[in-house]
Amino acid sequence: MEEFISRGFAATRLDDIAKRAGVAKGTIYLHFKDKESMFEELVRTVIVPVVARLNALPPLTGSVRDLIEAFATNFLKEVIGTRRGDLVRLIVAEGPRFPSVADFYYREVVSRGMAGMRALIELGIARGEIREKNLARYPQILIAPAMIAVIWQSLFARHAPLDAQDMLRVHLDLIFGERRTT
Amino acid sequence: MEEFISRGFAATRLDDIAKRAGVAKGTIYLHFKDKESMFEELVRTVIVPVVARLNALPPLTGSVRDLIEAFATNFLKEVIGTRRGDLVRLIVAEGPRFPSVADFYYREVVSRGMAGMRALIELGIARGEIREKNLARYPQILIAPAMIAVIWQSLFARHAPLDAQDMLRVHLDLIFGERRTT
Amino acid sequence: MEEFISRGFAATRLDDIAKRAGVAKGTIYLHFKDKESMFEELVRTVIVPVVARLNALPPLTGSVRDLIEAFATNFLKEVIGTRRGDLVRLIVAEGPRFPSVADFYYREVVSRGMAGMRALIELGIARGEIREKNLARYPQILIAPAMIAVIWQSLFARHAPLDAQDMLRVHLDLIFGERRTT
Amino acid sequence: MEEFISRGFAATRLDDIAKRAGVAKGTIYLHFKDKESMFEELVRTVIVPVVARLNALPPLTGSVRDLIEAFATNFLKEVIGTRRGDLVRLIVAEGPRFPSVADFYYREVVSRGMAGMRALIELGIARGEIREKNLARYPQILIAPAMIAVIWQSLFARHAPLDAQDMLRVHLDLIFGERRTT
DNA sequence: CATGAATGAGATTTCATTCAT
DNA sequence: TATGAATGAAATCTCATTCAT
Repeated sequence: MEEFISRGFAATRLDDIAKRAGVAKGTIYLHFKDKESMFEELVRTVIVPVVARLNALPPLTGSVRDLIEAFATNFLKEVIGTRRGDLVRLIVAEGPRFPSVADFYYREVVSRGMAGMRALIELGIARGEIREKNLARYPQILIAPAMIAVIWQSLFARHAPLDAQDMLRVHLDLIFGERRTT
Repeated sequence: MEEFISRGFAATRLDDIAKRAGVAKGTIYLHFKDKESMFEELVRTVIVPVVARLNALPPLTGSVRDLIEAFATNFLKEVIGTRRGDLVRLIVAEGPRFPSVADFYYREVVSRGMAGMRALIELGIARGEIREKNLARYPQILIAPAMIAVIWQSLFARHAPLDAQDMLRVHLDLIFGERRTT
Repeated sequence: MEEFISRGFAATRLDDIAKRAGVAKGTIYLHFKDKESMFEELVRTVIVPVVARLNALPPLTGSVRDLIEAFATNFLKEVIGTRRGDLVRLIVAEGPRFPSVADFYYREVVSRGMAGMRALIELGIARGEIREKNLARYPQILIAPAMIAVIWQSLFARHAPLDAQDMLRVHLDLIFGERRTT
Repeated sequence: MEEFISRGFAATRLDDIAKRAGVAKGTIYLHFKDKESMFEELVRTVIVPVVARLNALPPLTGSVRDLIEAFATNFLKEVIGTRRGDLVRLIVAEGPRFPSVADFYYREVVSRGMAGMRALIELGIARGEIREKNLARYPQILIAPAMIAVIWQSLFARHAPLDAQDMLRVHLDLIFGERRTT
């Protein structure tokens, strides 16, 4: 997976994969039909724990903002600027040529994540924490800056470092209204 | 460029490029040193008019919101779901392996676009149209949903079509406050 | 090697080498980095047994002239007009473009051969067989006609056949003085 | 010609020839049928003045040894270690693949040079300067060290510089007997 | 006569895939 | 199950040659 992430599908050589896996090239074909299905299966395998993580949502205690902030903090630590973040970029890059990968990712991660976010947003609206009622129709708006942060880190970090944590906080201020304390 | 956009750098064959360009394979090498520099130069060439467009900003008449809305409408028509949108995805995909492309894109498009957005945001804050003062520090937040829309269209549109126009309007409502009339 | 010898480095095609070796073109690259290093390694490989032969010098019995004559006879049979002779021509031809090949040939064959010849010449001088004392400084003079014979055979033999054996005998007469019997 | 000399026939590009000649590539084809005949004609052109030089022999005054020594001195200055020397190497290198070149060189230079040398040797024998009567049968022996010097300079000079002048003097001593005064 | 853009055959090299061991 | 040598199709790139201007 590391190889696919850092080179993309087409530029990755089975030679390198085999070397890194510590097996002979021929051995790969005992486990995978060909390069394409290896790629698809690997992406799936890597995505599964992400899904598991999403399902193990923390209990709804405290304000919606606190919940989302906790989520963002976790995202910052575990995704942005990490291998996992590059996986997102990989899917963006190869998606159009591997529809089954994009489909899988949509079904398992995107749609679930969006449903969860929508539920949170609706709760926030119901509790009066969020004023903009239409937001529930577009959870993408809530997630967008986080995704941009992921992409930014791998493309532009060298030229213009981005304080993702601060940016996400401002974004939440925009949605929930500015905090008194902090 | 069409070939690179639809297949990515590594999977694009010079054969196909030559065929589509209506020249012989050897002819390519009269214009470009090799495949890599052809890719870099092509991306540059395609980006230049975008830059020109950014520089030809419309005059500042009317409210900031109107201006940004006009901008968004234009973006919707000319980028999202078009070849130009796929170019963005191409840069996201190949950027890490072509730092010079990412650099160029950052320098010519991203940094300028961000500077322009920042100026607009500051104007909006000064005029009292925008309440969240910290937004000026992160113009990315303003742009993020538009970028997400671009990516969404090429990856998930089939499964979950996205009304990008409506989403951007909600996003602006979030920033500027909801409009009385719409 | 046959291919390189008969066509020279640049004009030799890997296709032909593969065909003659009875392997596929790709197989070559399992053994050699590229065409250049294949050439260099092959030349080296072919030269090694020559070196071995030089090291296995016959014992010093009889006159120095007899020794050198035996050597010349062997050279006539095994080098002049044979593939081995063409190897010498190949090195002359490609040497300037493959310094490592010329270096190797100098180190392994030329310098050793010269040292051996010098020792023989000094012995000949000490024993009074050779009158020209300065010859020990230039063993090249002793070897020159043999080299010329090698080159002559591959360039001019068709137009003017050369009795190399007779020529070498005359050359030795020049150095050792004419023989009574013959 | 410079290009052919320094790279050999196959490795020389018409691009480079055109550039050095200060003309466009296409122009070459107004003067030569193709690369092969250009090579052949060029070699011929370069050889012609050499032939002219050989024909303009100096008058036979003084001893044969003096004559040959004068010739050797000239050869040292004008051939060994110069572009002209590399031409010899070029012919050695490409001769087998360009029989017409080898033929021409044999007919115009080698056979004439040999005839001239033979005449000199016979004169030397007649005058009692040269003892070895059979030498007249093999003028190659007289020339061999000079040719070796040419080849040596381009292949091994870096590792083992050769005092060609001194070597040729020793060679003449061998043939004419050592000189009283030097 | 000269140009130089264009050609396309052919060269080297890579690499996913196979298969005897 | 694992190997790794071998394959050969295909990719990139070169360069002698042509031809409209």
